[in-house]
Amino acid sequence: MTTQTIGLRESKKRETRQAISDHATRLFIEHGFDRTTIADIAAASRVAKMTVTNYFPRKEDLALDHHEEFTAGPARAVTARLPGESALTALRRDFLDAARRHDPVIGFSGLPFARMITGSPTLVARLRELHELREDALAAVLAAETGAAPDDVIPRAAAVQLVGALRVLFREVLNRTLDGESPEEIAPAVAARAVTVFGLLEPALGDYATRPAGQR
Amino acid sequence: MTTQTIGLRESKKRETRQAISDHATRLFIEHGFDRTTIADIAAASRVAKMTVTNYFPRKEDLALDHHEEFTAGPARAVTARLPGESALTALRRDFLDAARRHDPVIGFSGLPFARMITGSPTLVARLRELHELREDALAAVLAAETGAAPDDVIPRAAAVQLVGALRVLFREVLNRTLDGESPEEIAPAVAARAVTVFGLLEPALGDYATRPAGQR
DNA sequence: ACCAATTTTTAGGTTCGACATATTTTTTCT
DNA sequence: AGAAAAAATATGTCGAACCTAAAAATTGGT
Repeated sequence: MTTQTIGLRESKKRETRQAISDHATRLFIEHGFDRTTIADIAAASRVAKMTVTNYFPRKEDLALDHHEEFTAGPARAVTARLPGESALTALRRDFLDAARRHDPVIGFSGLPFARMITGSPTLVARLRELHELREDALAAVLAAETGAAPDDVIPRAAAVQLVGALRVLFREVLNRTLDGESPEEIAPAVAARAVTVFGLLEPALGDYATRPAGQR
Repeated sequence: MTTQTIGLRESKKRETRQAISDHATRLFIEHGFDRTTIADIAAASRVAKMTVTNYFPRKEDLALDHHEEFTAGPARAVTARLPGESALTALRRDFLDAARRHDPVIGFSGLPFARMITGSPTLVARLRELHELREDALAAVLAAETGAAPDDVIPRAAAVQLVGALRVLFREVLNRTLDGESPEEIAPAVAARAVTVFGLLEPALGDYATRPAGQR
């Protein structure tokens, strides 16, 4: 059991954090993000306002938690690409897998959650920021993997295009979710679009950052 | 004289607006965006706080005014493309012209202004939003010009890639400005990068949305 | 099992942007 | 000149973000 190894304090912290996050998500979905105040969340969680703020410095963090996975995902997919596989191929494969899984990380979040996000300018802005952080992380990995010069613009341009593709597809999943489509309908449709959109980048980036066949 | 045709009321409004904007820009550059309050700006402009808010609904608008030109620029450049010219070619030409002009619209804003923007998370976020509005406008124009089906993902994907290129180049200009480079140094360097970055998109979008030679 | 040190949580307050409403001042048009 | 329209003002509310000091809980050492 993890509780034994991590200690009572740590385990209580996790419970408190989770409880706050759960109450927040419930209230956001019930009443909307902007109409729910930190004080409401604190009251529902039976803690002080400052405790909420301590765990989640910004209100947006309460709705879009687990952003590490989101922002670092594409960079990790590229780092873990197979021998002989390019960055583009790895990201496409990663995306198509996620589509099959109906993974929230590519936009499968359910209708209420999708409504909550798109209904709040604050959350839309935060989502934009997260996409940019993805770009930064991917650009850094691409620069490292290709041994690009520090002032080379190509890794950044490639990252912008690749994350751009993911962003277009994310938007597609979100819009279809808002239109009431089920994950089972959305997944194959968005997979087809992924092939189209990544196909568009193929001539430019088809063999960019390809891992040598025998490496590692 | 314009004052005669537009009337005293309109002319006073413009003066008031300009005065507020000028005081705001001065204070932002002097003390930083986040450390300057609306009350400071109102006091310096000798108007009520609400007057500032009436002219500039959000504080960011005081620093990033004239955003219409920025957001609609690429869409207009494509609409005005020459016969036989593709969207990509028109945007590249437009950018290279702007580089020669040291146009603020591609990032030439001067060191103090560049510092003001990058030093404020609020302004950086607003800039992200403006880039997205650019994308939306360009995607709409591309869809219209190519007669794409309503659910076609290509116009959006193309817009993301093209505006992505502009965004990379904007960032480049801003970073070099922050490094103390002069516009005369930056312009040729960023022009070369523009050729590189747009060249990357050439194989995919080289003839996308090309205006028929004899049209209009 | 207790004590001291550390960490978490709490209480209370301040600042500021955003927003609402009613009132006063200024401009326009007849 | 006077009525109508519009702009600017005064005032107040709300909520997020931030700060500080104090209280409560947990830890590790004895």
